[in-house]
This record gives sequence, C-alpha cells and structure tokens, in this order.
Amino acid sequence: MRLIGHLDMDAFFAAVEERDHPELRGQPIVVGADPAGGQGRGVVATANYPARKYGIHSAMPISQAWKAAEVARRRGRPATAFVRGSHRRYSEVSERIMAIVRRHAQVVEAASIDEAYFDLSFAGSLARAADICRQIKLIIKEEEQLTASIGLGPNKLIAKIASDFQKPDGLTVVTAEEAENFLAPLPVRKIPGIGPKTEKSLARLGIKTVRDLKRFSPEQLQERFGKWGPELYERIRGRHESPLVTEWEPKSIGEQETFGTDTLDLNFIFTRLWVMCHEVFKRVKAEGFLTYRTVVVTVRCADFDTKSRSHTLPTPSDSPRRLRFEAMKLLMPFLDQRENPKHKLIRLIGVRVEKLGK
DNA sequence: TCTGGGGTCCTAGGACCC
DNA sequence: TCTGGGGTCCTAGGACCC
Repeated sequence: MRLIGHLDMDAFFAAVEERDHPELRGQPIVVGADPAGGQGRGVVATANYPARKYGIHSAMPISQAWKAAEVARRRGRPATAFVRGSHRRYSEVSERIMAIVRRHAQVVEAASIDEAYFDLSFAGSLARAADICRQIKLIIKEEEQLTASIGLGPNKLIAKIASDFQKPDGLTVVTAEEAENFLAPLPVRKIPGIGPKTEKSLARLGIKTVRDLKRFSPEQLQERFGKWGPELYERIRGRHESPLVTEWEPKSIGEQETFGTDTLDLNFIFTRLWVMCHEVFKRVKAEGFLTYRTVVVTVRCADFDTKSRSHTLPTPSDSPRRLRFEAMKLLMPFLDQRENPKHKLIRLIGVRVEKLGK
C-alpha cells in the first residue's frame, strides 16, 4: 500500500516574520515587494491570515494590497505591516524543516521552499502514517514555532490537494477508496496543472468542478490538453503513480529585473544587463556547472508586451565575457529605433542560460 | 487592479538529416 | 499536378507552479 504525505507550511514567509518580530504578532502582515506608498510595482509573496481578511492574497499587485490595507485601517481595523522579507532566512528555516521531515521518512522530495512530499508506505497502515504526520507537525511547532498542514493519501496528487483542504495547522487523511469521491466536488482549479487560463476556458463550457470534467473521454481531453490529456483523465479519478523526485539539478539559471520606472536610458539598461550577466555567471559556477550553451534575453515593454531572443552557441562556453557579449547582441535589436519605432519604454530585462554543462 | 522573480514543461514551425 | 516520413535541434511563446 502506497502512503504519501505532503507538507505545506502555513503562510510560510509571513509566519517566519511574525515569529522573528514579536512586535508584529497577531497583526496583518504582507511579505513582498516594496509598496512605495501605493506606487510599488511588485506583488505579494505571502499574506498572513489577518491580512487575508482584508482581501489580500499571494500574487496580488502590492499597490492593490496597499489600498486594501488603507481601506481597512480607515475603518478602524489594525494597520498592516509590509515587509520585504529575506529569502536567505526563509531558505535556512526551510532546510531545518526538510531535515525534520527526513528524520521521519527516508524518501523525501523537497518540492519548493515550503513544501515537501514524503513516502510513508513503510508505516504499513494509514493510522500509523497519520501518527507520523502528527509527530512531524508537533516537532516543527516545538523546534521552529511554525505550523504546517499535511495531507496524507495514496499518491502525490491526493496528498497535495489534501494538505490544502484544512488550513492552517491541518491534517487531512484520504484513503485510496475515498480518493475519487474526495476530488469530485472540488473546483477544477484545485488540480495541479489547471491554472487560471484553463479554469476560464473550461468555465465557458460550463465545467466548474472535477465532477463536470469527468464527462470528457480521454480522447476529448487529449484534444483540449494535448499530451497531458490522458494523464489528466487518470488524475481527476484520483489515480497518479508519479514517484517522488529526491534529486534535482537546475536546467537553466537566470535573473530578471523590473525597473522602478520604465525607461529607454541605454546607459542604465546596459549597466543592468552587465550586472545581471555577472550574477548569472556567478550562480552557474556556484551550482557546480562549468559551461552554458544557450543564452536567452527577455524584454518586457511598458505595455507588458514581452519578447525573448535566444542563441545557442555551436560549442559550450565557460566565458563570462562571452555571456555579456551574446546577451548584448540579443538585446541590441530591441533598442534599435527601426525595431522599436514607437519608442516603447522598457519595463524589464532578463538574462538566462541553458544547456548547462559540467 | 495592473500585473515579481525563480523556474519547468509543452507546442509548433522550420531546418536538417537519413 | 505535386510534393514521404520520422527524428532531432533550434527558436519563440505561453501556461503553470511556488
């Protein structure tokens, strides 16, 4: 019997801030971009539960979150703390959480900074596996003063959806027999891989829940979803046999930057490009790679029109100068007046390298 | 409302090869 | 009239995830 757990930290970044800054406890907290008095250009990374009561949520533009917080404050509700946060610190906490999970299971997949799958098949029974989950939650609370929600199910898909079912500080157990009925009433958006676009296009067909989606045959799903269709047919019935991925290597390394103000200042843009190439190259080395072969440059204009240009070298390069040179060559056409006759201002540039070699 | 930054995977057309 | 077919690589774009 396969038993898979999925651990998901509750409002992770905000919870770490709350823990480390006692003066913020119980207050609404938003971790993310600088709100710049409502003029900031980033998004919300994490909002804690009090901030969510104001309608603030992850991926919301920070300017909008700022306005929501203002509205609440004027109504006499507690003021919201906006914090930039520290990815470095979150990574350190994450490592310790992963170590706790590894103390209880040998096969662990660190799926993101605040999520992990772990294989509890060895426990032999659902009851014993559930005990281990409770134990993991308890130790995280004792050692890190943080809460996590865990889903326990017959595979990664069910575990993942179950961990989100009762948040925060929840434990949701779904048996193999219950899996299909557990999924059926849920919105299609709960299925990993179905995002906002697909949700919308399905809604136009009157498909809102997993139950609705089950009306499609594998062939119909293949037509709508391509290669993924037949796989999706299985998943919405609770069937999913993917193994845990315990080792991972990046396939690409890149950086991008949204400017504080849209610009066509060539001096500024070139300087940023150079700095980014430098950082990317440093990270390629730090990750243990020696060479790259493909360079990708991304440009986003003020109107959010986003384009990329890439070039693959005939042979791998280990040269940082070559990276700058190739990135510059790829960027040039975007700055050329003949290519950009409307003088569209530039909002973001990015550099990425692929086909990494050791 | 006005949209970050780090990634992965898929699609589709054209080039090229056998 | 008049156009194979399969595989792989490159390029650009897009959906998705956290």
